[in-house]
Amino acid sequence: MAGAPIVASPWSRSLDREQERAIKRNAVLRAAAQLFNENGYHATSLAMVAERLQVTKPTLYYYIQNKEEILFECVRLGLELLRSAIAAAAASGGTALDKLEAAMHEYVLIVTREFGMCLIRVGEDPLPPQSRKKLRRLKAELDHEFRTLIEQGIAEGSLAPCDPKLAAFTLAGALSWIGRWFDPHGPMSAEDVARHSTALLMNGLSPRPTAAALPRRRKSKA
Amino acid sequence: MAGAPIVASPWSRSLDREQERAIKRNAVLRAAAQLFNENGYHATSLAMVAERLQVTKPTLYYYIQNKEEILFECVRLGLELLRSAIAAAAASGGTALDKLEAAMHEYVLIVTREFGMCLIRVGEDPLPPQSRKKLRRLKAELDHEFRTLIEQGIAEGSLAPCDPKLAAFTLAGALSWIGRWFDPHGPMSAEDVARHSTALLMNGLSPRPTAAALPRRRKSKA
DNA sequence: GTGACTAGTTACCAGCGGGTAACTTTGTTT
DNA sequence: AAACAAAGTTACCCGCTGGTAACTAGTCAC
Repeated sequence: MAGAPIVASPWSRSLDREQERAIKRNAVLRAAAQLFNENGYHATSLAMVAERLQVTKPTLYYYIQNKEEILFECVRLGLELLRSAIAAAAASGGTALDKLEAAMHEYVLIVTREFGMCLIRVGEDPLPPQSRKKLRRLKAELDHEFRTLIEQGIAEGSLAPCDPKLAAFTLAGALSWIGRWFDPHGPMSAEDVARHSTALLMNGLSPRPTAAALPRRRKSKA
Repeated sequence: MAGAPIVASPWSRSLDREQERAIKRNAVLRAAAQLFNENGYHATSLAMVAERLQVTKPTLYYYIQNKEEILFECVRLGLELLRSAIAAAAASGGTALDKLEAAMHEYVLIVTREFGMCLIRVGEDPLPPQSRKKLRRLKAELDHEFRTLIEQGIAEGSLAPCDPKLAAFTLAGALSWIGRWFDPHGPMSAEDVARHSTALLMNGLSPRPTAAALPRRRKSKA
């Protein structure tokens, strides 16, 4: 919460102390996220989280305020990961189509990891309205970046014209759903899934008449 | 549970009695599904379900065994609706692509209604392993029908070649996710969403070089 | 060493939600 | 009208879980 102390205060806490505390707090969040993903939010008790960390329940309260804060942080982290990944993709080179493809790829990698998965599988639903609002704001930002990318692509001609809003929803939906069934211990790697899914969404189901023959990535306008 | 009585037994119950009972039971399931969709399974108490129906909690137990049975039935009904819709689409005429498009359209209409939505938003996760197994079987059947449709399309040439398994997952995922954000009271109708989404998934994001000029639905092989 | 703070423990409480027992009311059949 | 079953109600119990109070062992600065 409080920023780094500007002057050495008489209560200056050693840096590694705070660091270690942050690490442990993160471990609490990760363990909780995993259990939420396995059992759902309400079916996961704090005792279970504590057990997985080999500590007792009240210990958790040393690092977090209450159960809701845990979920809030997990979802927030998931959203933050997605947002920065998309922003990074948007800042990279190439056509909007290339950027979008990169963003989608990263999207899959994130929703197959604990925090991203928690965002997908649990979401902000169990939280009180106030917290939900904050998270919805983040979601809206994310959606906006995604949509902007699509709009650019259409304007640029590297993407087929479509309703950007619905396209963003559908696309994000297809990728998000992966977080529902993906099993890290399963046969397919997240990379594999990412490659196949993005390719399918890019090309669609119906066959492309001359897809193999045409050179891709040629700007038709611009 | 017991089938209709074959001969009139001394305890023969009037037909409309049983019918009315079935209707009320269904009302319980519908009300519960709606609340599950709004609040989640664990956050929904049976008292809330009872309140929405203007009865008291123990009354519910007259129609159902326990809370788990409610969810089980909701999910089962959702799956059943999907399965029959896909089967119907598969039995209709046209190319496999046409059938698939019809199936996808119906899919959206179902996951935007209460039981389908419950299947998507809640799922079988909160249920005990035994119940989950039964539902997973249903899910597997559904996936199989979907996948078969895709395989046929590829063989037929009306669909672009791709990994049928992953394609079925990605496709179903994109459509399922609609059930997560769709609001029946929102601006878009389920029909609208269905049309746009299926179109996008069919055609993909990247522009089709001569999409407008080429006649669609021409078998390239077969 | 000694005081002060950190990190963690044991023991406990309160409220809620699923589920049940036993009673009352409604309505149908003979 | 009598008898009986169906449909629903009130009142209750119990286990679980989030959360807290109060205590203890380690650790750091001086």
